[in-house]
Amino acid sequence: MTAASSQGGDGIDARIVRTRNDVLATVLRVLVDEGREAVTHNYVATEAGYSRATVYKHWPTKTDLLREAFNWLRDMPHHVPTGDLRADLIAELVAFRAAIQHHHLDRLLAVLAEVSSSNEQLAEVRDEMVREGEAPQRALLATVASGDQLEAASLMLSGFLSTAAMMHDSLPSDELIATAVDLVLAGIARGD
Amino acid sequence: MTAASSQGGDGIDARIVRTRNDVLATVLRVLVDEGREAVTHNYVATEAGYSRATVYKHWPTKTDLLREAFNWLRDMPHHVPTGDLRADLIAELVAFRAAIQHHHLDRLLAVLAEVSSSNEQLAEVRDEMVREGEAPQRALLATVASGDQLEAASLMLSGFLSTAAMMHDSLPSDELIATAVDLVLAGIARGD
DNA sequence: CAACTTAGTAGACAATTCGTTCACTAGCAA
DNA sequence: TTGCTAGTGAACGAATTGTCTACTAAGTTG
Repeated sequence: MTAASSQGGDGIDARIVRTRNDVLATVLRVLVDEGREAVTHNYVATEAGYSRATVYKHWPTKTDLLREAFNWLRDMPHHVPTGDLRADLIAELVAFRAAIQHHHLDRLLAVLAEVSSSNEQLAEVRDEMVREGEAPQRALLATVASGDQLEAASLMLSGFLSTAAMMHDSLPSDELIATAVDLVLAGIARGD
Repeated sequence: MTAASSQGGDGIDARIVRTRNDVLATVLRVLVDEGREAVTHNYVATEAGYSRATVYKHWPTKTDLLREAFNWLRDMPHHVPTGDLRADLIAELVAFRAAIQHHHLDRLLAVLAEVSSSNEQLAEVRDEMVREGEAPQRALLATVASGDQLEAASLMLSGFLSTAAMMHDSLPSDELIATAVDLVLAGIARGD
């Protein structure tokens, strides 16, 4: 997860930054590799190379640990806009697919989906992540659709990839992604 | 969950049937109401009104407990076929929405998605449930599409509802469902 | 560089949970 | 009624959880 320890000098103790980055990155890694079960203060601490007490001090509850880990993840690079609608939508989905592939975003989303039904704070984090993730695609679709049509198209396109990844363990090919985009665009064009 | 204790008489001890139904139904209820965290032998046993030892005897590991609970869920009523493609697809999605609404199927699927990335046995259960759930819809779409188009259309329609429920906590209206179906059908019709 | 401040450590601790085992009770099948 | 076996409740050591302590080491500031 290439946690870059910042060069300090802001008056903020550099150790805090390092510890936060190390531990939160470890939380995400453990989530992805071993599932939510494995995310305990105990295990995360030893995996990250810190003592239990340190982790408890920073994040008293498991919810704190998960919430901050996901928020920490949100501060990550985003991607490209262009001019051509079809190409842009495809690029969006390809970027999403890349995030799934490289950061196992599908597993993280599955965890968020699961915990957010019984945890208000994590539901908020999920909402923000989902909103951010769908925004660019939605903006693109908004140039040709509105109302229920926009809503349906947006849900279908984002659902397309996440369902493939979370439920089928499959990553759609470039061709399949293009086909999905074409289906939706053709449908919009035809339905007025 | 309306667990009907079968009337025995097969030579099989009726207590086993009762216990299985009571406990597995409780597992699903706890999953839905309090999340996967809460599903421990301990808690499930007391909730179901049995002793810890009994639950441990029937299901030695937590995986056993979850696997059988989900399989037990699969033995449940299914729904209607008709003649008109558009109406049938809509009916399929409405039935799926009903399952989400009444059995909180979205939460159960979220749990399955989460655990199946680090548990082979539960991944199999998920695969079977997903396959069964998508089969009728897929069969309908297969009458007008094939190859990548069928694949994309199927993923988009099933992703549509599950994403709405799992990621947005929203249940699409009849109109929105109809719009989604129309988008896909129009797209297929136009794209050859 | 030196002094001050504070993050992180090791370890101990009671309280809880986990998984297993046991002799015992009670409900089912025949 | 008589076997048989599912379910009970209690006990247990082992492991985990959450908290707190005095101590060490690393950063920041002057």
